[in-house]
Amino acid sequence: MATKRSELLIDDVYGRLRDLIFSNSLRAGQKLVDRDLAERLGVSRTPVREALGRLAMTGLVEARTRRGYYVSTFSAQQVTDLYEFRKMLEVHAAKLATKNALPSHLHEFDCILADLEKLSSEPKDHAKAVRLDLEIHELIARASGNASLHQAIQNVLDKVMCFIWVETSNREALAAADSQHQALLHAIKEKDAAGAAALIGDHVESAKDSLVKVLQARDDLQNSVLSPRRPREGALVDEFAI
Amino acid sequence: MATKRSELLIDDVYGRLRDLIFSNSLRAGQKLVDRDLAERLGVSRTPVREALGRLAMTGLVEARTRRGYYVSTFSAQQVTDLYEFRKMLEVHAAKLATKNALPSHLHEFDCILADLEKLSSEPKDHAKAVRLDLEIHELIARASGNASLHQAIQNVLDKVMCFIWVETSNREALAAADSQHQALLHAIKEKDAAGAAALIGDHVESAKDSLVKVLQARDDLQNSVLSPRRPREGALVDEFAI
DNA sequence: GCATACAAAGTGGAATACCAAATTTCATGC
DNA sequence: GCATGAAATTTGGTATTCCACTTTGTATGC
Repeated sequence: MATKRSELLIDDVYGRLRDLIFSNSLRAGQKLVDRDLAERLGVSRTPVREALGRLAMTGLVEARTRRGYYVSTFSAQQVTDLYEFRKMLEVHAAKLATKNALPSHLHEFDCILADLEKLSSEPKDHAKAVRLDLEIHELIARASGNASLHQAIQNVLDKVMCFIWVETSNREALAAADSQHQALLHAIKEKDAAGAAALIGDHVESAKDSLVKVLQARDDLQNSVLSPRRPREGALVDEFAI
Repeated sequence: MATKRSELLIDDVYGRLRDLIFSNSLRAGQKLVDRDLAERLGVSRTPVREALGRLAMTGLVEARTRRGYYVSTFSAQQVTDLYEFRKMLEVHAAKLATKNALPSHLHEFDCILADLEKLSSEPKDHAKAVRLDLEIHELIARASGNASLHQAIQNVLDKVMCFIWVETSNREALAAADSQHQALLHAIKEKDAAGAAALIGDHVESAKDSLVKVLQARDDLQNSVLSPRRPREGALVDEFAI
């Protein structure tokens, strides 16, 4: 396999698999057979296995000893836990950011605010909106000045990405998020810790509520309808295109 | 290599390397050469490399692209960040535990309280005291009822273990921690959320303070004395026994 | 006809072999 | 004598091979 000189093959495979999970090309619960993935990605089994092992550490895939790897499925309860945890982290980060944000961070805030303006006038670019959303939360985490907190938020956002297609599926929610983000960034810039905390808390909370509602509906549907005619394991494997 | 039937070699190697780092047998900053480690551990390079990759994800070792793996060194600032983050997590967990602890958790609390009693009467068993300390924090995290929070605390404790030998080096501090732990467990049992939060917050805070003081002293010493006669890279490698 | 056992195939896990890149050392030229 | 370049060695990264476990299917016996 031709390595791309600068990037490590393992990291590349790791990223590609992660993105396939994010995009739902690799479906929740699906078995991941290293030989198949290796062939599809055009690499050998080694980097695939290492990437799977690392993805298992993040919780994105589940490793069953000597029984293979599976794309993780998240129950409504797990998602609730995740978002409550996320709320705790981000509220704390927002408070810290009002105190600790450096001038360079404030400059980044301004850039993002400008991007938000631009985006709201443009015909909606979905992918760009998602990217900007993520950047905002990442920036606040970074501006908190606490490296451990920053890292933890990144990890959480990596899981949240699995559900981003739900969160951003309807236009109104996306527009609401936009204005919430703008208010949030202004609160941090003006050192309004309490305000920023409340805003980001509500932001995450509302995201959780709408998401859990969708997931609960999905779970109910699967329990009542899909379960009886459940397809064979691995039957979905050839559906995903790389 | 003779696999032990039940455990995976990678997990075994991962655990062994982690413990070697905890015990300071693999020193901070030391280069980790997969071939050497493989030979010393009696396994091939494959599980060692995967274990190193995973350890890099946790932050216990640092991966420099195409330049090898090194045992992570933590600056006083990083440790400060880590312990402030830990404080936030554990304070939250303690509050949640007062609300959400199940009867089975409460029973575990009682068992641990009994162990604490027994330990204080026994001639001090250092290793046992450390294990019990860890169990307490792990139990509180678990009793919080939030799986994401639990996982995050486990991750943090894994890093904290790197410094446990400092925290538990003097007897008075250890005895103080014991009584703090007892008070904490009682507060949680009696559903005193505010009290539990204050106790665990102070507990982590004091641990941080004493630790950072030691690390600062270490850093000063290294900058003034050790630096000029810095040993060659890898010179320490053969000092660790497995 | 159902259950259990045995066999075979497929898949997961580890080791070895191979390849590429980076750093260090040695030699030559300025 | 110092600097620069080339070659060799070290070492990191990937692929292939080998082995063991698990699972599934078929056959036989109850």
